[in-house]
Amino acid sequence: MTLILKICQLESGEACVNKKQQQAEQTKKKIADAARALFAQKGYKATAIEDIVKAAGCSAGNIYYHFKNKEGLFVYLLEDWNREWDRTWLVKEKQYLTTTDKLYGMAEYLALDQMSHPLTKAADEFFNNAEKAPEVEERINEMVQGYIEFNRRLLQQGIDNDEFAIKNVSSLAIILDSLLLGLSQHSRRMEREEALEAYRLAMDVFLQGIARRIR
Amino acid sequence: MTLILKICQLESGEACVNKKQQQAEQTKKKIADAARALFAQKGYKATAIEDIVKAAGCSAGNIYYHFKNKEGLFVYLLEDWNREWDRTWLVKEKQYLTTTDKLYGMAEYLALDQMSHPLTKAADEFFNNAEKAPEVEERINEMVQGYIEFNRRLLQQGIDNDEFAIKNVSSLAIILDSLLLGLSQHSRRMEREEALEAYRLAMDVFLQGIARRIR
DNA sequence: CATTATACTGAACATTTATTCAGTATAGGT
DNA sequence: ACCTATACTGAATAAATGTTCAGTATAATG
Repeated sequence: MTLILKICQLESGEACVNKKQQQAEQTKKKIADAARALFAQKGYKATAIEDIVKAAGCSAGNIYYHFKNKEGLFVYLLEDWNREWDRTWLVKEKQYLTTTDKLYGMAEYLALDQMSHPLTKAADEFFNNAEKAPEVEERINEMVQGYIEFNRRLLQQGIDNDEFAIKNVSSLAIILDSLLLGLSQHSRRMEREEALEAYRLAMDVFLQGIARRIR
Repeated sequence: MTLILKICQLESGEACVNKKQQQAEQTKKKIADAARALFAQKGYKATAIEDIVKAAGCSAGNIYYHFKNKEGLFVYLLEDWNREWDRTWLVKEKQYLTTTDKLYGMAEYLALDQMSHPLTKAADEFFNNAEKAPEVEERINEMVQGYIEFNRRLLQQGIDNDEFAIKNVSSLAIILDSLLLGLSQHSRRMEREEALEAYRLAMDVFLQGIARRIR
């Protein structure tokens, strides 16, 4: 119960060289990985805790030791995904000069992420499922707000750079997200190249739709 | 077992003056109405057959007499909704002269239908749910194809009228559907006026995006 | 009136599955 | 060496719920 222990607990995970905690983090990751793969393959509802137990090679109780419940486990995976996305995007963003290019880049990245990232389908299932704890509902609302805010900033950049001539940035941020959200669902019925093409074209239309007119 | 009886059975419903069949149609409708209201209120999964039984005031077995199963009941409601939409749209369409106006009209109508029509949320839940019988999956694919085909024809009209200058009509039909699909999900978090405004703006952007350029 | 097909009942069934909890093992601290 | 908190076990629980089916009522039929 020393100060050092306290600090040690505050730092999440790998920084602390404690054999027990290290092992715990590892099994938590093992559970998360197994769960992610299964949710991706079978969907949220269709994946039973029992399935995760088998795949992760641990007990059911252990899952509930590391996560509050099934919902909590899924939300953890979503947040993990968001974190990863932010991190990768922050790097990728630098290679684009104009906001227009950023948007095209985002579309391309989303198309590929959507294809490669398995959780999208389960996420849509989860988002659209009515039975959620109020706190989870709230957390999802925050996530959605986050996506829109992300778009809003990007669009505002484009306005500041005189690339777009629009007024209602907030509304357009929602429209952009709608477009991408709908596309993510349709792209599930497409091949990789087809999806990529669809995302590009969608962005063409959107950008033309908000571009500076000549007159 | 006369010819008249056979014809009578072929005509669905009210045309036939048979007390028993009439009553049967009526209870089927009562079940459908109760189910629609409950699915709308609580979602697909969260609505138990038991709930429908109570609301419709009939037995569980009766539901399975009129519908194959829970999925079948829901698909019936979806198809009913589609039929109704087509019918209403066919009338409404006539008041618009240009394809552009038709699209605005569709957006407005969709925004209001989305708001007023309760099934949308449950439909999204159902569509995104992974556990579906293969035949149901197939039926859903057909529905989606139907929506896209609807868009495709509308866009083709616009091209024929020289309102738009686009080539890849099929792809744009998907993009339009994506936009509307995503919007339907976001509009659930909006007030009526806000949703209407969003749909209008979305159509502004889309139309500007595919409009004839000056050069 | 008798027969039959249709419409309907509702209790029982079968299965699935998230969650808990009493108990065990062990690493870390003292 | 002893103690304690942490990590983990896995069988039992408990509730939900879609679906069936043997049986009943009744309108149509001949």
